[in-house]
Amino acid sequence: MEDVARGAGVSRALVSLVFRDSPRVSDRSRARVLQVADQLGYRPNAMARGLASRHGRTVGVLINDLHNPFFAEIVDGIEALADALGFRLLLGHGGGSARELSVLGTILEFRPAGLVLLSPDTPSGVIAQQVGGVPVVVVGRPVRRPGMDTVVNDEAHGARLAVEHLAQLGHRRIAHVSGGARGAGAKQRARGYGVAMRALGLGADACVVPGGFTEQDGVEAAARILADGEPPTAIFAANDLVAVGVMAVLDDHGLAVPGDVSLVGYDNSALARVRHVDLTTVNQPRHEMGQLALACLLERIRGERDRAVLHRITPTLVVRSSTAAPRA
Amino acid sequence: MEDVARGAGVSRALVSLVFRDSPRVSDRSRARVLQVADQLGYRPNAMARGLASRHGRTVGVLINDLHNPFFAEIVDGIEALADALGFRLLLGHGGGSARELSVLGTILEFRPAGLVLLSPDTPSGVIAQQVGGVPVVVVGRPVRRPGMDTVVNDEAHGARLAVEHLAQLGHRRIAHVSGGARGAGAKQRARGYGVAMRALGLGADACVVPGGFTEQDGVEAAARILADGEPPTAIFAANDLVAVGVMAVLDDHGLAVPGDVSLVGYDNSALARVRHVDLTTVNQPRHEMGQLALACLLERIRGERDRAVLHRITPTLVVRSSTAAPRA
DNA sequence: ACAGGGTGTTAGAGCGCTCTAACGATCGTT
DNA sequence: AACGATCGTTAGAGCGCTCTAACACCCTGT
Repeated sequence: MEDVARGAGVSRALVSLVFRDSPRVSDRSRARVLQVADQLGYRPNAMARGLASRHGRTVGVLINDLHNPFFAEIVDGIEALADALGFRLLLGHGGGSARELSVLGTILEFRPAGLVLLSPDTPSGVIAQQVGGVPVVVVGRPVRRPGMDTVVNDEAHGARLAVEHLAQLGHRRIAHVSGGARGAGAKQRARGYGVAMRALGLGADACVVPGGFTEQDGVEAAARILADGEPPTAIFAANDLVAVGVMAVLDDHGLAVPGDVSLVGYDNSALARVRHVDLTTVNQPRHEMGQLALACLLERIRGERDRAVLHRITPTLVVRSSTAAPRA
Repeated sequence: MEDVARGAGVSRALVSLVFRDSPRVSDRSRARVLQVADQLGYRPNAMARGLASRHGRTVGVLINDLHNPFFAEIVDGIEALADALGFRLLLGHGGGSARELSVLGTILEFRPAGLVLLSPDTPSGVIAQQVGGVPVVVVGRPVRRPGMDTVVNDEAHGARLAVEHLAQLGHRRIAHVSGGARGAGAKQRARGYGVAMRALGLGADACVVPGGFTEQDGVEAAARILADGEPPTAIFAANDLVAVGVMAVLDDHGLAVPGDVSLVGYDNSALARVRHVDLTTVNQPRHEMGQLALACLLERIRGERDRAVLHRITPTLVVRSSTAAPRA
């Protein structure tokens, strides 16, 4: 920095002002400083900058599982807004709750202005204790805790979209393969399914098969459904992977999708878009979720808001070729 | 830190030594310092630490595409080694070459000790200029440049494995849907296919259909293959996604896999493992690639090596149910 | 010609840590 | 008992930046 200042014939402080985009610098000085900096290959040191400045322009993002492209799209949304606002992101990868906590610690050592946690495994109490006073937004898991905001998908609404779509096609016996007891949003989806079925007067036909979030869970659930006598005409699966598992078993039993059984997934993952699968599914606007999460975090960082908020994003239904009217 | 020192009745410098895991601290002092630190919720400031110390223990990782789970597994490998060696990772997400360069800049502002670039889009010349003297390892793209090491998959070997497997089953007319002209490794795979076919005396039967790396590319290539009269008895696709596209078209034409046509993919992606797909495919040991990349970077950081190296990882074949002997 | 309000620039004191060099204490050795 | 060697500890000078407060400078209006 000293060198740049000398090269441009100005003081160190002015160089600093230029790199902070201060409006109080004349165009001529700015241009000269930038030119000399470029020529000398000078690049500000984020460490020193972070140390000296009180307001960090860095936000930490903890991704639960890098393997799940679901999170990638949320990160896209966060990035889009961060880029626009001049914030830098520090990405961390959890993967197992023990590691998650240590990665959280690492991010915190960089003193971020705030934290976005994508579906964290760690209990919110532990997180709250770790982060101290740093603002936190949790995405994908409802957390009721002062000082933590939340962005979640309206799972019940998503389930209702699926059920109503199937009912509209004429299905009455619609089964649900649930995401199990622990999966994020699984319970809410199952509950939403139940509510929607009753609201349509199909409460008597409702049937929840316990499952999980893996393909194998779908396979096992489907096997159980087919073993139980007359199969339903439609199945709403807890997510796309489960739906694919169900689809495989139906195929093995000579049941066509959607000819014999209609199938709806959840997540609108890349898998659902595969030509061979082409699954009707509930789409969560992930990009929007990411943007909202960061926007929400910034409100708190700027001290514009103090009470915790819970944003519930409304999902949409993507109709593909795995659903049709039931066989007459 | 001052407070911790006071609380433990020692000097600031000793607290620093404790947090740097120095062996020159008595167990008694260490225990007391750690206890007081924990009690006060003290956490070292990575900024200040990075500023003051010359040898950063931070490594930057630039991920080309967060949506591609392929990279996630490489990151897993990097993380495993980094954790073991006490290095922290700074993850960045490219996504489009313009953004990639700016993200690279952001990471560099944190003055990492080294950089791992996963399949960067940016030309190596530009990268070299940006990073200055920071050691770099490029994964997934062969780069010949002093100061940059490379970890790549042995694409030619992978292609040979696929072809030999099919030939061993009795196939002779084996077509290849290539990954196009621009895709990473596409040309090497196509060349490897050609070499393997000739080596097996099947040079006359070799047939490369131009494609790409998307499902749609597979669909189009398959359509072209089927339009050209007698179809081959086996198809080796540039990657799994392409294979799935091919599979869909074969299915549409009433051709069974592997009954009528055997199919081999490349990457051993999650898609290949889907029950319904169950694709024979070439597996790149991604975890190992990540570990090797970091190990290689550390050699250079430590100054143990100066000349550039190129590590070529040997892939393996994962046989599933998309390949079988041709119909007699 | 001079006050008054910008505008553009600067000196200098930290930010929280690491690291060098040096120190006092304890030990085994002669 | 005196000696150097080793161990545990400490003071104090930076690391490269930001930021406050003050300062020079150039207008404009009277």
